[in-house]
Amino acid sequence: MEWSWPESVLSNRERMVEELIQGRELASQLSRGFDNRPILVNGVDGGSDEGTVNKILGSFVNALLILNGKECDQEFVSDQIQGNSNDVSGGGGADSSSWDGNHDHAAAIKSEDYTEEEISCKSTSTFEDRRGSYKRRKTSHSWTRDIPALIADGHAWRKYGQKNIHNAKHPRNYFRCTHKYDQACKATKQVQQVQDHPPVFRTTYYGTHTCRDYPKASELVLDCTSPRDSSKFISFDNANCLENKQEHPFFTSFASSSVKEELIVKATSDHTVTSHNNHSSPSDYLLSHDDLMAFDSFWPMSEFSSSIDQYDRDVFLKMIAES
DNA sequence: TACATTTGACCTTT
DNA sequence: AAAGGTCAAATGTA
Repeated sequence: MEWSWPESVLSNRERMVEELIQGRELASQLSRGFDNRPILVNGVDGGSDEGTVNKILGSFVNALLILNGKECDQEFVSDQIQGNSNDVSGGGGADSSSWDGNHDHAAAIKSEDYTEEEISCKSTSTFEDRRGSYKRRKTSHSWTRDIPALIADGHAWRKYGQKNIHNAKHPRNYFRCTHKYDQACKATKQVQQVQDHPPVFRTTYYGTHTCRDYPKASELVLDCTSPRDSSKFISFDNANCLENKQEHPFFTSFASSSVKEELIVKATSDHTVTSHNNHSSPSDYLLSHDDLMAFDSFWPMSEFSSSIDQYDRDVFLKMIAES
């Protein structure tokens, strides 16, 4: 893949390099033997190895954010939310739409938009069986991603249905937020394999997450000293991942058709988080799927995401150190 | 035992 | 009527 450096990227290149250097330094410290020496992040004890891994990843991903210029480009996210994700710009082949060979699907996606109030109108006040009562999606936001493997978005999803779709080779899987009832979160998504070789999975998100993951010790808030960085949070909540039977954001393996084995990466599929920085909390994060794709492209290893199941944490760390 | 998944039925939209 | 989206009982899993 060829790299070009847009002007906006060049202006941030120095900061990006700093992030990369920090990540590399952390990796080097880890690779020197996990010898119980305190690992320092910006002069502060980095904590556990696991936490350090998160910080390393955070550094690299933060560099990617700078590379993509996301931190000052809210419209970038909005465009994706509007269903225009096939025209993602921003740096260095981070565009997941390169896998999208079905242009006619874009129109279909737009027609599936809906308002949150419309998503379900199941009656709770009548004993009449209202199963399946709902309003089909018509307006509002959806966001589609085509990815070569199942990359999770950091949210806990629960499968509630599967349908064979007309003229589709693979069934469509329906997911709702696990916190639909306890936190009234209305986010849903659909996942469907749209290509076999190589496998491409199309994930369409509907609605926004109103649920909250509670802060975990491993969360990372990067040291952002400049004012423009003040709103940037990245966290890799592996505690939450464990809670979902997954081990680590960047290291978890997954099977091609099993959602419970999705690679969990604490990233935004939720445009309310990325678009509105005024509600900052430790669980906030500003990493989109494009960033993950960018990470995939950036990482000096081909087909990182599609072959990540081969790499456990140690291997990954070793690669960081060697790089 | 609690939670997640499967799957056929039910319902709405087109 | 066909297709797609959701529900919920049955089943599986840890």
